[in-house]
Order: sequence, then structure tokens, then C-alpha cells
Amino acid sequence: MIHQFKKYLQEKIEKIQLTDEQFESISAGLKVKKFEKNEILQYTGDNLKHGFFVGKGLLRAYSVDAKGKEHILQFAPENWIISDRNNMNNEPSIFFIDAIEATEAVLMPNNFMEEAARQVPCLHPMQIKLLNNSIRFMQKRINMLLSATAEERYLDFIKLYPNLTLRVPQWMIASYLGITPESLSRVRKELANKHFKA
Amino acid sequence: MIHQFKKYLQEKIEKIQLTDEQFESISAGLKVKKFEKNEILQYTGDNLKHGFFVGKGLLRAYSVDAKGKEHILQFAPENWIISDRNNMNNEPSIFFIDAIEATEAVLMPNNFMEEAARQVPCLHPMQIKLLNNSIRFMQKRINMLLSATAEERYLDFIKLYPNLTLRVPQWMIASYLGITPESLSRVRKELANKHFKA
DNA sequence: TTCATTACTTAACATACATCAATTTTTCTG
DNA sequence: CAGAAAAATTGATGTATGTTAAGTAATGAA
Repeated sequence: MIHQFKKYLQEKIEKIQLTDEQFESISAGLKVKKFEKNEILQYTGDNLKHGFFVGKGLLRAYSVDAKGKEHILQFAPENWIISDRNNMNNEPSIFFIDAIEATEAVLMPNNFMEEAARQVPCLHPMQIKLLNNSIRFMQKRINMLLSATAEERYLDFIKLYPNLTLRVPQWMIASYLGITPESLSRVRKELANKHFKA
Repeated sequence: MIHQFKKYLQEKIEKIQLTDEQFESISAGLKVKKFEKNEILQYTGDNLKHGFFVGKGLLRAYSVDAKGKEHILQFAPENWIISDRNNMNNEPSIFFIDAIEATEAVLMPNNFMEEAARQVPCLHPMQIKLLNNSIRFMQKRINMLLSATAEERYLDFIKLYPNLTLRVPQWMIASYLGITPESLSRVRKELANKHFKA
């Protein structure tokens, strides 16, 4: 599991090679933890001292609005990192994290990246890259929410997370897309019809 | 203008003091540039080598969808940074940047933060903080787009950018909110009525 | 296996917002 | 300043998606 995490980091820094010694030194205190299905890993208002690198399983981050409605911000299957940037500044978190499937994750202390970059300076660009990626990911999502129809959103979701379509309950997908489960059901039916006719 | 930028950075690192020498060393090559109203600073597909710290004026970032419709991603008035994270990875940018008002901005080379942190290690947390801030900003926006009505979005906009309401044309605000100019006009009318009755 | 719960589907109806089109107001240009 | 262009408003109408409610299918616990 820690080895999987090493591979993940290695990919992110691309051409630079991370030696075993270097990785050992930065990964020394890392802990791996298991979570049951439906277990909540973080509550709104918590101030967790770590994020999660998902090795196996599936996590989700979601917020609950004033009307008690859930809004899913992100899914994190294998080899994704999920972490609440609010915690980094010692502000209370603004979302929940829970396990959609039984999950095994590496706990990444909030200062992990900074510490790692301090010890192994070549990791610095990687840290920036990770943050840039999540910014670009969100930018794309905002674009979609600004313009796309329910059907377009769903097609986009399938493309983005091809193997999640079966692992995530439909009502959660609907929530992620910003539509109701009923609407998603209709969209799926229409898509099926189109395929059938074609 | 460079001094204003210094103040901005100083605020972000909070308690740590940035000495004049330190600042001089990191700001050595920085350039300030003026842009006319409506001037386009970045086209989709460009690979700019810098972002912008706005000292005076007002910039916006927007994308254009397949149907030729603009979608505004961000406004950047005084003391905001606007930059395309795509450029950082040498990938073509995905949005336009233009000047809503005549603007003066510091050009921030893409590697500015990394270089600065290399020279003055105490800037490292600041760099992370800036990125975290923009992630949280976008998270909030996604939340809003997932759940809020046209009226709620507009009220939220007013709260977020109180002094932009008059500086930005309404159709741009509408675009930012993901609604049509006509809808925004009606929302405003209703809000005015509510106030009048109250 | 059976019962209870939760998820998904379907249909009828409601509504917020989009679209289209005409008018007024504001801004720009010579 | 006059005329043109762009922005904002207003009204009539359309439509995608939400809401409510009922029924069916899948899942989980005893």
C-alpha cells in the first residue's frame, strides 16, 4: 500500500527518480488505515490533521446544505487523493468524507508535502503540480456546471470516471451532477433509447 | 505597484516578516505592464509564461464553449492574482483573460513562487496557502452552482465582490452566475421590489 | 427464505429559467 | 451633439428539470 503510494508520487514527478532512501525518509511515519463501508472519516467542522491517499476502495467528499441536501464534491477511487484544504489553515472543514466501499488509505499529514519537499527538494514541483491538477479539475467542473445539460453532464461523468458508473449508487451520481435522481433516471432511459435505435 | 505586491505577499505569510533584502532578491526581475480596456491578455491555446497580480483595474478569465457562449470563471480586481494553471505544465491554456477596465498588473513568471520559495524558504507555506485559497474558492463556487437559485447566486456574488456590482456589466455577472442576462434583470427587479415593500 | 428497507423507475404536474422578440436606456463614436 | 451600437428591460411563450407520488426492483437483516 505504501509502495503504491510511492508509485503514485513517482508518476507525478515524471522524469526525476526518487531513490529508495529518499522515499523512506519522507514516508517514515506514514500510517495506513482501513475504513468500513459507510464509515465517516471526517465531519463538517472537524479539523483533521491529514488527508487520504486511497489505495483500495472508494471515498467521497460531500457537503450538506441548509435544507439538509447533500452535494457531492468529489469521488476518490484508487490512486486519488482526497483532502480538505480548509484544514491546512486550521479552519474547520466544510465537508464530510465517507467511504462508499470498504477502503484502505494512507493518512497524509497536512504538512506531508511541505515536509517532503523540505527533505527532498526535487519534490517541490510535484507538490505544486498536485495542487494545480486539482485546480484544473475544478475549473473544468465549474465550466460544466455553467453550461451543460443533464445529459451532457452524465456523459462527461462517464468519461471522467468510467469504472465508477457501476460502483457508485445512482442517486450519488445525480448529486454530483447537480440534478435529481429522477432526472438522471430519465436521462439514462433516453440514452438507452438512442443507442437502441441507432 | 511592486510595493503593493510586496504588501500583498506580506499579508499572506502573516506573522513572518519579509525583509527588504529578501523581497528585493525575489522581485528583482518583475515587470509591470499596462493594459487597455478590452485588451486580451491571453487567448485559449496560448502558453503564457506568467500570471498576473492586478494592482489597478479589473481582469476576467473566461472560456468559450462549442456554441460560442462565454463562461466567466473569475474576476480579478485589485490585489487578486489571476493565472492559468494549465500553462504551468506547459499545456495550452483553456481560457481567455481580458481587461474589463484599463489595468496595471505585475507579471508573475510561472515559476515565480517556486523560485521565491527556493531563495526564501519561509515563503513556501505562503505558496501553498495561495493555492489552497483558490481551491477553497472554487469549492465554494461548485457548491453554489450545485444548489443555489438565480437569486441566491446573485446575492452571493454581491457579498463576495461588493464593489464589482457597478464595475462589471450585468451580462458578465449573469455569465458568471450561469444564468441569462434577462434572468438577472428579472432577479434584480424582484429584489428591488422586496426592498421597496419592506 | 421472508420481511423491511433502500434504491430505482415511471408518470402527472409544477416551475424556474431560457428563448425570442420588441422597446427603452445607456454608451460609444465621429 | 446626433446617430449608431450595445446593454438592459419587459413581456409572451417554451422547455428542461424539479416535485410529488406511486409502483417495482434490489438489497440487507433476521
